Amino acid sequence: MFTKVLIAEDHEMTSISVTKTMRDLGISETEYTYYCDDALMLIKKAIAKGQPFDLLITDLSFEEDHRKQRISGGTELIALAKTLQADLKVLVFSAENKPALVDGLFKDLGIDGYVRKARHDAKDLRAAMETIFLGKTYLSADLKQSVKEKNTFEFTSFDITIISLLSGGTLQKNIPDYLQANHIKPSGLSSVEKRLNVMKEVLGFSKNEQLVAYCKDFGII
Amino acid sequence: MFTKVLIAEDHEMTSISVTKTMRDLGISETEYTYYCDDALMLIKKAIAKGQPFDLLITDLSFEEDHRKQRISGGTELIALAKTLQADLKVLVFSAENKPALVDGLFKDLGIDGYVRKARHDAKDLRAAMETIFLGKTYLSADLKQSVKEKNTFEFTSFDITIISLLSGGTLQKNIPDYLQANHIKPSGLSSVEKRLNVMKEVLGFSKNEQLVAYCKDFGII
DNA sequence: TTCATTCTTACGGTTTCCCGTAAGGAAAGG
DNA sequence: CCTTTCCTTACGGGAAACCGTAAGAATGAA
Repeated sequence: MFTKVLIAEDHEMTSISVTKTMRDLGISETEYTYYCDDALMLIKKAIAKGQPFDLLITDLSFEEDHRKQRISGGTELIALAKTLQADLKVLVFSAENKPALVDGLFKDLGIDGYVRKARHDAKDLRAAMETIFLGKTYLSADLKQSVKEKNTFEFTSFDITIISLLSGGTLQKNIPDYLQANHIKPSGLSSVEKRLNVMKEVLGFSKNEQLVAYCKDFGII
Repeated sequence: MFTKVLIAEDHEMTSISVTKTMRDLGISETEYTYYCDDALMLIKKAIAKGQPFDLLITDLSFEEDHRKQRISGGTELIALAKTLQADLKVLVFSAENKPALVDGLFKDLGIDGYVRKARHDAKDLRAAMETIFLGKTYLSADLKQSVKEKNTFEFTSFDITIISLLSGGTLQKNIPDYLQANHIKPSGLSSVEKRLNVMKEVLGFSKNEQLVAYCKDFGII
């Protein structure tokens, strides 16, 4: 099993339980922190001492408080940690239930496991630790389902830009201005309209409001 | 301190920590359950045995799984529990961060405390237990703030109906048909338009897409 | 009852959105 | 070099949404 684990989790309650789980698994060196900035610092120090962490367990969303943080959340923390220590195993422990988001974590950040805070999360966490230790990746059972049955449609960054602008209040007819200002091509109004039509047709929608609701539900925007 | 406490919480991890907190507080008789139906049954049994619970600590949202439940969530559980045992103290322990909702719990259900799952929730929970035991009510510090600084618009059920229809793909001009069919008044198109305008103005929005995104973000729809 | 206030609805003009068609442009292949 | 194809863009008619106005209905008070 892993010997040196770092836990980044802002909820005191959750942190207590995770720590207990580590103890149950016989992991002696467990450090934990409530802030992303501290987590990165601990990773740095551990590397400097020649005793890097084997595993990082982190939440995704960290709440703001009086202590101003440079790192905004788990996603950014993982990216930065990987630049310092490419072989660091990462296990995300979060309540997020958005397949698209979790997919992105595996694909873009190369995380090793995702356990959702849910009914059987303690068992899940233990199983994840064991699976990851064997060099495999782990995904909570409940999330596997939804990833499988997820929609085939792939949103391009262009799509996401359009929908973000709409949900931000930009008039459809003004979107070309924004696209040109940011050197995004294509930038014609017809191209925007066409892309919106494609998305709506694939997903069986008729209105932009539906698209926005859908993207919010699946964490696309 | 309380002697007999019931915990209703579906997340294994959280349940572990809450149980530990109870032990730290020296509460010997702690029962816990993962389902609302079970919780109500335990309350019933305890009353029947002449040894009712002093305190119920419950989450609000319980996830569905293979076990079908009659009681849908914490709110309903509390209401039913109070009919069985009016003097039962209730402490809600949830991640919900909506002042309006929490307000309603205190006012309509007469709960005694609300602790939000957040950074210092373990400390909060302990403080809440002590405060409630003294016969006072408890509200997490962080929520007190947001209650004060709340600029949250109060969505009526009419508002929510409209936005739900829009995000479901209904054409704005067809909404009156739905309203009439369901005997919702007012039902005129102008009333729908007016209401949408009010919402958008209050929140500083200009487009329906923004409203949908906002309502999704805050769990209103 | 009568009057006043408020809420609801109906109507028209303007803007935006929707959708089909066709023209312009770039890349690939012959 | 030209042609084909695909992508992008421009344009225009019609539908929907937006917005102000005014008429009509409901509520409450004198």
